[in-house]
Amino acid sequence: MENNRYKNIPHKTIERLSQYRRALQIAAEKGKTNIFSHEIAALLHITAVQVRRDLMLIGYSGSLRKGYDINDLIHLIGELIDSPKGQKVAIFGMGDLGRAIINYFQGKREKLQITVGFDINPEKTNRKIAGIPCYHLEKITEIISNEGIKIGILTVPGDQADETVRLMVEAGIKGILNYTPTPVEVPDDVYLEEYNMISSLEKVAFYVKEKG
Amino acid sequence: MENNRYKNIPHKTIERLSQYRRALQIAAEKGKTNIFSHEIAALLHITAVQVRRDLMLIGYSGSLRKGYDINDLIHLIGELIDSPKGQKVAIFGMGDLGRAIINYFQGKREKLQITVGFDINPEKTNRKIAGIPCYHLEKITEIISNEGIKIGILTVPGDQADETVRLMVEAGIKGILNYTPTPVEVPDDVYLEEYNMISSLEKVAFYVKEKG
DNA sequence: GGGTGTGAAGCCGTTCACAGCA
DNA sequence: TGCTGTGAACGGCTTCACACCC
Repeated sequence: MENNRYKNIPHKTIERLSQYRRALQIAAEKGKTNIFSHEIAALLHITAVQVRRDLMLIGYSGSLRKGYDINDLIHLIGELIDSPKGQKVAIFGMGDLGRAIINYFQGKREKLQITVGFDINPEKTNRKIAGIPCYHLEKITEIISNEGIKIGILTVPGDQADETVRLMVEAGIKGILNYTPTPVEVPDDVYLEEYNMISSLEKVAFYVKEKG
Repeated sequence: MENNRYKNIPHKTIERLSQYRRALQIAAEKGKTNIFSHEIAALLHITAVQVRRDLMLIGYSGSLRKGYDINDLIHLIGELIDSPKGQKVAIFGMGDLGRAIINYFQGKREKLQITVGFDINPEKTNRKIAGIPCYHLEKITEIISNEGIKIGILTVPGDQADETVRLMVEAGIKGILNYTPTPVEVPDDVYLEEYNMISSLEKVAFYVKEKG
């Protein structure tokens, strides 16, 4: 359990590393092989020092003096963030948002794959939607444990959030990303991340208003 | 311009205030009229002191000693966050994600309304989608300025993000919420908020992995 | 006793400033 | 010269600790 040399990396750095990787992949697709801290920084609207700090924390040094090696860095971040064997993800609620997320993800991450969906609408169950098999929520325990799924994305309507989360936790889900407008409750051993689109939009609206 | 008594409220507090309001509305719907700081805190998974601090910053005092008056507080937050005349929002890209956001928002906020959508697919233009009129992107300048829209949500495919943002800025959009996987660039006078679903999911996956 | 309001302290992430290197 | 790596300073948000009040 203690082979983990990266134990004390701040949450925010983890988040940024994931974003660095994405930016690096975009750069790599454009044919770049090396990149400067200030280039990464510009892409993410942060400072170059910030980037260097983060890379320092994961122990990466710009190999030659033409910046960082993009492929090396993508690999190193992968080693830190990804689970070596890969992780499966289930999505709960196959509405517009659920489908949007599945499409969004399609083939983006080898080590993190959305493999099943759940819904309670019979028209959406026992078939494939957006390329992944979709089951009725009552099969949750069976499928989640058979597939060894530990991560769930919650995209059901707000009024079903609590109940669905209860079932997810019961079935053994250990990490939940809640896109529902409803705040939910989970036991201590379940990692919960909530994201609310309304708050994000309100924040944008607020700052637009402030500028006159 | 300087009637703004709340000028120096931290970004994070703004974000939380928006979330408080949502939580308060949920509580109000359940028939509650008063609420304690620790109750709000529990809903958002933060501390009670944090809540009291934030409310202190906006100058609200728990009226009687049975906590805060929910309606008063909802109103006060609204006064701070909302624009008095209301703000219109346009959505760019009417795919699954675009539609999901529109539905999500339906009737949630009186002062913040998604009023038009844009797309480049002829099958999606010149008709209503999810209840709002949808136009071809080439009409952007005309419609954005006629309607006085300053806020845009970006939900186009990643490879169209840059170009769409360019058009948005040109048309006079001053705040952008980018749901695209592509980081974009805007002038200084445009407020940009980027959200990446992949990073969020990777973060959840990381902490699930860490717990073993 | 169980809540609120708040000065003061603490902490954590960011930024400064600069040494070192090609 | 222009970049990286990093100790030290800084600043802002969060938490502590406690006075006050019903």
